[in-house]
Amino acid sequence: MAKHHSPEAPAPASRIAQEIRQNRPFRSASQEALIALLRTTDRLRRGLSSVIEPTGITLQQYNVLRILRGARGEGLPTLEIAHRMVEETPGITRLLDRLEAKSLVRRERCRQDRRQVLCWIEPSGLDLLASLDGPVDRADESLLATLSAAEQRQLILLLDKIREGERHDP
Amino acid sequence: MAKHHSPEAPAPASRIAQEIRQNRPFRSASQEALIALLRTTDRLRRGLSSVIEPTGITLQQYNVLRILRGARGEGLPTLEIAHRMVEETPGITRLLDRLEAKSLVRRERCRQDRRQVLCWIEPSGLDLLASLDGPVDRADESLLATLSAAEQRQLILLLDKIREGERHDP
DNA sequence: GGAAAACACTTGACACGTCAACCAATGCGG
DNA sequence: CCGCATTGGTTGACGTGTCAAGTGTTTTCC
Repeated sequence: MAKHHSPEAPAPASRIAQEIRQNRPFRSASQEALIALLRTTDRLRRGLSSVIEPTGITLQQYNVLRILRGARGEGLPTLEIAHRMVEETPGITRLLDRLEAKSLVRRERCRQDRRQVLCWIEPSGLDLLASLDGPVDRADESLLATLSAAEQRQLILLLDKIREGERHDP
Repeated sequence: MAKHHSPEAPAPASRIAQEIRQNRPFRSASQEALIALLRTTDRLRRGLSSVIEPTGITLQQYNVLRILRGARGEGLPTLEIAHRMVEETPGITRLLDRLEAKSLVRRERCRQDRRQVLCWIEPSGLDLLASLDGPVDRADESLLATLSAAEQRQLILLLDKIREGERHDP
């Protein structure tokens, strides 16, 4: 026996399918999960950016500053920063150029190995980060507020598992 | 009684913390989940792009073509396409410009409402999509292959729940 | 110790994203 | 039926992302 209305809609149509007004079902659960990840993360990224960018830096620049603050006064080579970025960034040099232009970061060629350029965060960079700590924490929590603590842990584990699949074949 | 080695590492340090070589623990589970989402999705996005971009279109352009194919010959107004995109795109006009320049898409001003511009996918666009269907399906599955079907469903539900939190406050 | 490979960036060219301002067509209230 | 708000889209300016090729250093291995 049929469901209540609409003889046209056999499958209940997943939430994400409705959101992007897709008439046909997904070809696979993998595809639906991938699209849900892309869409959800895009939204979250914009949510975070809307907190960070009004201060005059981008999300990526913020990430660099956080990495340098984490180094606690130790200078980090350019590519080491690139390696630690949450999102990959081939444009790391120019990202640092812009941060240096704003005097949020200082760079110096390394004496021991003159190929490397070491980077430090400047006091004004630390100030900027300090002013963002509260707002960013609040944004993090509010963006994921619909998930319980247990669900957040579950999500983290699932994501870890996805990333496990990507080593081995370069 | 202490764990096996390293008197230095009190917390086990989450997987993502190791990946970005972060010495300090995350300030909250929300933050860790958010960073895991950003990092994981960035990797998946690049994985997908590496399948699509060699054909000469970007992931966003591919998304537009998929939307137009889904319309099955019906012309869609520009902003309707923007609305259906997986990732938000203010640059929809120029995206369509580039697709039109490659003759993958055709546009025409609507007669009933001359403000609107209707878009259709061209045969060469359909061919391009057809040639990508297999590779994209395979990429989808391989990128999420480490998750079981049940885990994929679980992930989709968690992501749906996150997006639920974002209506109401425009 | 000297050529060649590996490394750590840097640069140029170009596509793309983003925001605000703009324009034209339509709808709507008086 | 006339002004004014709304809708639908376009444009300019600018920052950023991305790839490939290039530069200067260090290491490696005869």
